Amino acid sequence: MNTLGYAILSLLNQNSRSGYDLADYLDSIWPAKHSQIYPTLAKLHKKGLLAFEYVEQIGKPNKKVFSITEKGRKELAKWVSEVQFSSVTRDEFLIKVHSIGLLDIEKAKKLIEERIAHVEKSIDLQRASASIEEEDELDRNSTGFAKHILHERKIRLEKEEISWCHWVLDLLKKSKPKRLLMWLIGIKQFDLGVVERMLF
Amino acid sequence: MNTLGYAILSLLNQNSRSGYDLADYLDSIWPAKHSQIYPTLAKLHKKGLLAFEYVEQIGKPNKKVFSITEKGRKELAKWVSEVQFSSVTRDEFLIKVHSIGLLDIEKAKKLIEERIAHVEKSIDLQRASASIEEEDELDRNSTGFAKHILHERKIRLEKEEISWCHWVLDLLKKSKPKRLLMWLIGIKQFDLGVVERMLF
DNA sequence: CCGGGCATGTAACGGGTTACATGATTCC
DNA sequence: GGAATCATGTAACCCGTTACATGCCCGG
Repeated sequence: MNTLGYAILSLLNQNSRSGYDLADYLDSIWPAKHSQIYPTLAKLHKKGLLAFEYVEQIGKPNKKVFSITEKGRKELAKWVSEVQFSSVTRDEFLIKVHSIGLLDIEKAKKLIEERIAHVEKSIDLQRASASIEEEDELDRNSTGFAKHILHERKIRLEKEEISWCHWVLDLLKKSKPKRLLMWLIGIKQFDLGVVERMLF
Repeated sequence: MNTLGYAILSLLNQNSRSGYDLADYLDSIWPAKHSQIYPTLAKLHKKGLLAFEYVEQIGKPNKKVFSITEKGRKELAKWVSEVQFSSVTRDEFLIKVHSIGLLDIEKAKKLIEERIAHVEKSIDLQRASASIEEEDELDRNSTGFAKHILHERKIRLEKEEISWCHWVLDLLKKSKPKRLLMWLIGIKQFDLGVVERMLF
């Protein structure tokens, strides 16, 4: 069984859902597209780990709503209690930061500033979906608990990333006067206009 | 050109290295195995983005040391200044946290504590490799600058993750007395030994 | 009337992992 | 003597993305 299978079981353990719905919820724990979700659901169903029923809708296409079976819950519980977890992050931004020296200061700043905008957008999106959950009312076994702590994790990491971005922007600003100094030493005679442009 | 190609160019832009060495350095920006690195190097070489020379070693197998070409540097610079970056994280831990309700308190704690151990190990490993880099001496264009800020980013995020883990452990401890209370209400008569075990 | 959302799927392709192959040296 | 590190590569396979296919409803 592959990891996506467990991610799906994990979501269906909280709530019965259609394959179409799963895609949205999966984003927070194990992103996947429909084209991967549907075949995986079929495979899990064949193994008896989940059941489904057709639900008719008005004004919308009918859907197949999947629920986890007792067998599925056991399989999931077994996997969750196993130790060990693999984790991979692949972020093009890191490569660009690694080569930030190739950019002039304006472009370097832009790179970081766009990252800030990007992460802030993600925080806003999450706030919208998280809504009202009352934190201290949540028991560990309630369905809301896990969502709540995962949400908190994401927000914390994203805020830390933003704070790091500002730290980098500060370093970039500091490096400016230093360059100016080097340049002054090099030429000895200078033009005030050029100096101003390098400082601001 | 795929992203791994740019990651490799980015590393070779700082330092000429063999394919074998690249694997270690790639981990921090775009993890890849040898089996993927060697064919990619060949492809980049065919495009004229990098050159190589054979270096004989004593007591070790000979190696092919790759360096970036002027064409490669231009190609990389172009890509780095393009906006937009895709980023994916797939972490089995998140799925397990999502299903934390299936675990009893001991196992739930163990899950989080093992995460702490895992992240702390990673921090230690990094400290070892980062060594002495004097932070305020680094100019933006120096090769050390990018490494330095990427290192700082990783450390910050990992520390934040650990602090989140402790926050979760606290919540788990708090939820214990609540469960005890529910249980007491349920049975009305109780055994002090059981109460103690649930509290500590 | 056309684009987007809802809904379910299949097919082709590319990226990434695991396994295989080889071979020298060093350390336990 | 066997495992671990250095070193380069190929082949098979699995996972994930993009594109294709279909169809109905709704809002601009």
